Amino acid sequence: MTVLPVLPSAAGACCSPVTAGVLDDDQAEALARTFKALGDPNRVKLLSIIAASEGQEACVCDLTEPVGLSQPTVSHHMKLLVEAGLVAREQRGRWAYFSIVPGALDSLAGALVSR
Amino acid sequence: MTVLPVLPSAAGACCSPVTAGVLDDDQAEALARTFKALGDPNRVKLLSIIAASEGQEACVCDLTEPVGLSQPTVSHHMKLLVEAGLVAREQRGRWAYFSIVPGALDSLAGALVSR
DNA sequence: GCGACCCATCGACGTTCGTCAATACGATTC
DNA sequence: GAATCGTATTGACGAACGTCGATGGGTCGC
Repeated sequence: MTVLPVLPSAAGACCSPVTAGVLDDDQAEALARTFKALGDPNRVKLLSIIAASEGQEACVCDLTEPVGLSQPTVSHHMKLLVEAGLVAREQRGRWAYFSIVPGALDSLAGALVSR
Repeated sequence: MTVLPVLPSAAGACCSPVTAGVLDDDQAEALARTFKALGDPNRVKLLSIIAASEGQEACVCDLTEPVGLSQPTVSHHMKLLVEAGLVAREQRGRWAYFSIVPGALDSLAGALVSR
Protein backbone atom coordinates (compact mmCIF):
# COMPACT_ATOMS: atom_id res chain seq x y z
CA MET A 1 0.00 0.00 0.00
CA THR A 2 2.72 2.43 1.01
CA VAL A 3 0.38 5.09 2.27
CA LEU A 4 2.37 8.15 3.11
CA PRO A 5 1.64 9.39 6.63
CA VAL A 6 1.44 12.98 5.55
CA LEU A 7 0.84 14.70 8.81
CA PRO A 8 -1.59 17.57 9.00
CA SER A 9 1.13 19.25 10.99
CA ALA A 10 3.30 19.78 7.96
CA ALA A 11 0.42 21.18 5.97
CA GLY A 12 -0.54 23.55 8.74
CA ALA A 13 3.02 24.59 9.27
CA CYS A 14 3.53 25.75 5.73
CA CYS A 15 1.01 28.56 6.05
CA SER A 16 1.75 30.02 9.43
CA PRO A 17 5.28 31.40 9.72
CA VAL A 18 6.73 31.78 13.17
CA THR A 19 7.09 35.49 12.69
CA ALA A 20 3.58 36.14 11.40
CA GLY A 21 1.90 36.43 14.79
CA VAL A 22 1.52 34.44 17.95
CA LEU A 23 1.09 30.77 17.15
CA ASP A 24 -1.60 28.83 18.93
CA ASP A 25 -0.76 25.68 20.85
CA ASP A 26 -1.51 23.29 18.00
CA GLN A 27 0.62 25.15 15.49
CA ALA A 28 3.51 25.46 17.93
CA GLU A 29 3.36 21.80 18.82
CA ALA A 30 3.19 20.70 15.20
CA LEU A 31 6.20 22.80 14.30
CA ALA A 32 8.15 21.67 17.34
CA ARG A 33 7.47 18.03 16.53
CA THR A 34 8.97 18.43 13.10
CA PHE A 35 11.95 20.37 14.38
CA LYS A 36 12.54 17.78 17.08
CA ALA A 37 12.88 15.18 14.35
CA LEU A 38 15.77 17.27 13.01
CA GLY A 39 17.24 17.80 16.47
CA ASP A 40 19.63 14.89 16.31
CA PRO A 41 22.92 15.02 14.38
CA ASN A 42 22.54 11.48 13.12
CA ARG A 43 19.09 12.14 11.72
CA VAL A 44 20.31 15.27 9.95
CA LYS A 45 23.14 13.27 8.49
CA LEU A 46 20.82 10.45 7.46
CA LEU A 47 18.67 12.97 5.67
CA SER A 48 21.63 14.40 3.78
CA ILE A 49 22.85 10.94 2.84
CA ILE A 50 19.49 10.08 1.33
CA ALA A 51 19.39 13.34 -0.56
CA ALA A 52 22.87 12.75 -1.93
CA SER A 53 22.19 9.17 -2.96
CA GLU A 54 21.35 7.86 -6.39
CA GLY A 55 17.76 8.72 -7.20
CA GLN A 56 17.28 10.40 -3.82
CA GLU A 57 16.67 7.06 -2.12
CA ALA A 58 18.56 4.64 0.08
CA CYS A 59 17.99 1.49 2.11
CA VAL A 60 18.99 0.92 5.72
CA CYS A 61 21.96 -1.13 4.62
CA ASP A 62 23.36 1.95 2.88
CA LEU A 63 22.82 4.14 5.92
CA THR A 64 24.25 2.03 8.72
CA GLU A 65 27.89 2.37 7.83
CA PRO A 66 28.13 6.15 7.17
CA VAL A 67 26.66 7.13 10.53
CA GLY A 68 28.44 4.40 12.48
CA LEU A 69 25.33 3.20 14.28
CA SER A 70 23.78 -0.20 14.70
CA GLN A 71 21.03 -1.33 12.37
CA PRO A 72 18.22 -1.12 14.97
CA THR A 73 19.26 2.41 15.86
CA VAL A 74 19.22 3.53 12.24
CA SER A 75 15.82 1.90 11.81
CA HIS A 76 14.60 3.80 14.85
CA HIS A 77 15.81 7.13 13.52
CA MET A 78 14.24 6.46 10.15
CA LYS A 79 10.94 5.71 11.82
CA LEU A 80 11.02 9.09 13.50
CA LEU A 81 11.81 10.84 10.23
CA VAL A 82 8.93 9.04 8.53
CA GLU A 83 6.54 9.93 11.35
CA ALA A 84 7.61 13.54 11.04
CA GLY A 85 6.56 13.47 7.39
CA LEU A 86 10.06 14.27 6.17
CA VAL A 87 10.89 10.87 4.71
CA ALA A 88 8.82 8.30 2.84
CA ARG A 89 9.28 4.57 3.22
CA GLU A 90 8.68 2.19 0.37
CA GLN A 91 9.05 -1.58 0.58
CA ARG A 92 10.49 -3.10 -2.58
CA GLY A 93 11.12 -6.80 -2.26
CA ARG A 94 12.92 -7.29 1.01
CA TRP A 95 14.55 -3.90 0.91
CA ALA A 96 13.02 -0.78 2.39
CA TYR A 97 13.80 2.32 0.39
CA PHE A 98 13.67 5.72 2.01
CA SER A 99 13.29 8.95 0.14
CA ILE A 100 12.80 12.56 1.10
CA VAL A 101 9.19 13.70 0.83
CA PRO A 102 9.08 16.30 -1.95
CA GLY A 103 8.40 19.75 -0.59
CA ALA A 104 8.57 18.73 3.04
CA LEU A 105 11.76 20.61 3.78
CA ASP A 106 10.64 23.53 1.65
CA SER A 107 7.37 23.95 3.52
CA LEU A 108 9.27 23.72 6.78
CA ALA A 109 11.61 26.43 5.56
CA GLY A 110 8.54 28.47 4.72
CA ALA A 111 7.56 28.38 8.37
CA LEU A 112 10.87 30.04 9.26
CA VAL A 113 11.13 32.74 6.66
CA SER A 114 10.16 36.17 7.90
CA ARG A 115 8.03 36.85 4.88
CA MET B 1 28.92 43.20 28.67
CA THR B 2 26.12 41.67 26.63
CA VAL B 3 28.41 39.81 24.29
CA LEU B 4 26.29 37.92 21.83
CA PRO B 5 27.36 34.32 21.55
CA VAL B 6 26.98 34.21 17.80
CA LEU B 7 27.68 30.59 17.09
CA PRO B 8 29.73 29.59 14.09
CA SER B 9 27.06 26.95 13.64
CA ALA B 10 24.57 29.44 12.28
CA ALA B 11 27.10 30.86 9.86
CA GLY B 12 28.14 27.43 8.71
CA ALA B 13 24.59 26.27 8.37
CA CYS B 14 23.63 28.96 5.92
CA CYS B 15 25.96 27.69 3.22
CA SER B 16 25.55 23.94 3.35
CA PRO B 17 21.99 22.82 2.65
CA VAL B 18 20.95 19.40 3.86
CA THR B 19 20.24 18.29 0.33
CA ALA B 20 23.50 19.49 -1.21
CA GLY B 21 25.57 16.44 -0.33
CA VAL B 22 26.53 14.41 2.69
CA LEU B 23 27.12 16.68 5.64
CA ASP B 24 30.17 16.07 7.79
CA ASP B 25 29.85 15.54 11.51
CA ASP B 26 30.40 19.18 12.46
CA GLN B 27 27.83 20.51 10.04
CA ALA B 28 25.27 17.93 11.08
CA GLU B 29 25.83 18.63 14.75
CA ALA B 30 25.61 22.38 14.30
CA LEU B 31 22.35 22.09 12.40
CA ALA B 32 20.90 19.62 14.88
CA ARG B 33 21.77 21.91 17.77
CA THR B 34 19.82 24.74 16.21
CA PHE B 35 16.87 22.51 15.33
CA LYS B 36 16.85 21.10 18.84
CA ALA B 37 16.37 24.61 20.15
CA LEU B 38 13.20 24.73 18.07
CA GLY B 39 12.14 21.25 19.15
CA ASP B 40 10.00 22.42 22.05
CA PRO B 41 6.50 23.84 21.57
CA ASN B 42 7.00 26.49 24.24
CA ARG B 43 10.19 27.75 22.64
CA VAL B 44 8.50 27.97 19.25
CA LYS B 45 5.69 29.90 20.84
CA LEU B 46 8.07 32.18 22.71
CA LEU B 47 9.78 32.94 19.43
CA SER B 48 6.49 33.84 17.77
CA ILE B 49 5.46 36.01 20.69
CA ILE B 50 8.66 38.00 20.45
CA ALA B 51 8.27 38.38 16.71
CA ALA B 52 4.70 39.62 17.14
CA SER B 53 5.57 42.08 19.90
CA GLU B 54 6.07 45.80 19.61
CA GLY B 55 9.46 46.46 18.06
CA GLN B 56 10.21 42.74 17.81
CA GLU B 57 11.29 42.60 21.44
CA ALA B 58 9.90 41.44 24.75
CA CYS B 59 10.95 40.93 28.36
CA VAL B 60 10.47 37.78 30.42
CA CYS B 61 7.56 39.38 32.24
CA ASP B 62 5.71 39.59 28.93
CA LEU B 63 6.44 35.98 28.09
CA THR B 64 5.57 34.18 31.30
CA GLU B 65 1.83 34.56 31.11
CA PRO B 66 1.20 33.60 27.44
CA VAL B 67 2.99 30.26 27.68
CA GLY B 68 1.72 29.46 31.17
CA LEU B 69 5.11 28.54 32.56
CA SER B 70 6.97 29.69 35.64
CA GLN B 71 9.50 32.47 35.40
CA PRO B 72 12.57 30.24 35.88
CA THR B 73 11.37 27.90 33.15
CA VAL B 74 10.85 30.74 30.70
CA SER B 75 14.29 32.07 31.58
CA HIS B 76 15.72 28.64 30.90
CA HIS B 77 14.08 28.41 27.49
CA MET B 78 15.27 31.88 26.57
CA LYS B 79 18.80 30.92 27.48
CA LEU B 80 18.64 28.00 25.08
CA LEU B 81 17.30 30.21 22.30
CA VAL B 82 20.09 32.70 22.91
CA GLU B 83 22.73 29.97 22.91
CA ALA B 84 21.31 28.70 19.63
CA GLY B 85 21.90 32.13 18.12
CA LEU B 86 18.23 32.64 17.36
CA VAL B 87 17.53 35.29 19.97
CA ALA B 88 19.56 38.21 21.30
CA ARG B 89 19.46 39.33 24.91
CA GLU B 90 19.92 42.95 25.89
CA GLN B 91 19.90 44.24 29.45
CA ARG B 92 18.22 47.62 29.79
CA GLY B 93 17.90 48.77 33.37
CA ARG B 94 16.47 45.90 35.31
CA TRP B 95 14.63 44.50 32.34
CA ALA B 96 16.10 42.00 29.93
CA TYR B 97 14.84 42.48 26.40
CA PHE B 98 14.87 39.62 23.96
CA SER B 99 14.75 40.05 20.21
CA ILE B 100 15.04 37.74 17.25
CA VAL B 101 18.48 37.80 15.64
CA PRO B 102 18.00 39.28 12.16
CA GLY B 103 18.54 36.69 9.47
CA ALA B 104 18.92 33.78 11.86
CA LEU B 105 15.69 32.09 10.87
CA ASP B 106 16.29 32.91 7.23
CA SER B 107 19.72 31.30 7.18
CA LEU B 108 18.28 28.30 8.92
CA ALA B 109 15.59 28.10 6.28
CA GLY B 110 18.36 28.27 3.70
CA ALA B 111 19.80 25.08 5.12
CA LEU B 112 16.51 23.33 4.40
CA VAL B 113 15.70 24.54 0.93
CA SER B 114 16.50 22.10 -1.86
CA ARG B 115 18.33 24.72 -3.86
C1' DG C 1 20.77 51.72 53.24
C1' DC C 2 16.28 49.18 52.57
C1' DG C 3 12.59 47.16 50.15
C1' DA C 4 10.71 46.08 45.91
C1' DC C 5 11.28 44.48 41.49
C1' DC C 6 13.09 41.61 37.43
C1' DC C 7 15.74 38.04 36.13
C1' DA C 8 19.29 34.13 36.42
C1' DT C 9 21.01 30.16 38.73
C1' DC C 10 20.73 26.02 41.60
C1' DG C 11 18.98 21.58 43.13
C1' DA C 12 15.68 18.24 42.52
C1' DC C 13 12.25 15.43 40.30
C1' DG C 14 9.83 12.73 36.64
C1' DT C 15 9.89 12.11 31.74
C1' DT C 16 11.76 11.56 27.30
C1' DC C 17 15.59 10.38 24.26
C1' DG C 18 19.49 7.71 22.03
C1' DT C 19 21.64 3.53 21.97
C1' DC C 20 22.43 -1.37 21.87
C1' DA C 21 21.83 -6.69 22.06
C1' DA C 22 18.45 -9.92 21.44
C1' DT C 23 14.59 -11.27 19.10
C1' DA C 24 10.69 -11.35 15.85
C1' DC C 25 8.76 -10.44 11.28
C1' DG C 26 8.27 -10.59 6.21
C1' DA C 27 10.22 -11.60 1.72
C1' DT C 28 13.30 -14.38 -1.14
C1' DT C 29 15.80 -18.46 -2.46
C1' DC C 30 16.77 -23.11 -2.50
C1' DG D 1 9.17 -26.10 3.88
C1' DA D 2 13.74 -24.64 5.50
C1' DA D 3 17.40 -21.56 5.44
C1' DT D 4 18.77 -16.88 4.53
C1' DC D 5 18.54 -12.11 4.14
C1' DG D 6 16.99 -7.21 5.26
C1' DT D 7 14.45 -4.80 8.45
C1' DA D 8 11.37 -3.75 12.51
C1' DT D 9 10.29 -4.36 17.32
C1' DT D 10 11.24 -5.22 22.18
C1' DG D 11 13.49 -4.52 26.54
C1' DA D 12 16.87 -2.33 29.04
C1' DC D 13 20.12 1.16 30.29
C1' DG D 14 22.37 5.78 31.00
C1' DA D 15 22.01 10.52 29.49
C1' DA D 16 19.60 14.54 28.46
C1' DC D 17 15.40 17.31 28.80
C1' DG D 18 11.46 20.16 30.87
C1' DT D 19 9.65 21.73 34.90
C1' DC D 20 9.30 23.77 39.40
C1' DG D 21 10.41 25.94 44.13
C1' DA D 22 13.92 28.18 46.45
C1' DT D 23 17.59 31.17 46.33
C1' DG D 24 21.01 34.61 44.66
C1' DG D 25 22.28 39.05 42.14
C1' DG D 26 21.56 43.32 39.92
C1' DT D 27 18.85 47.67 39.49
C1' DC D 28 15.60 51.23 40.73
C1' DG D 29 12.84 54.11 44.08
C1' DC D 30 12.24 55.54 48.71
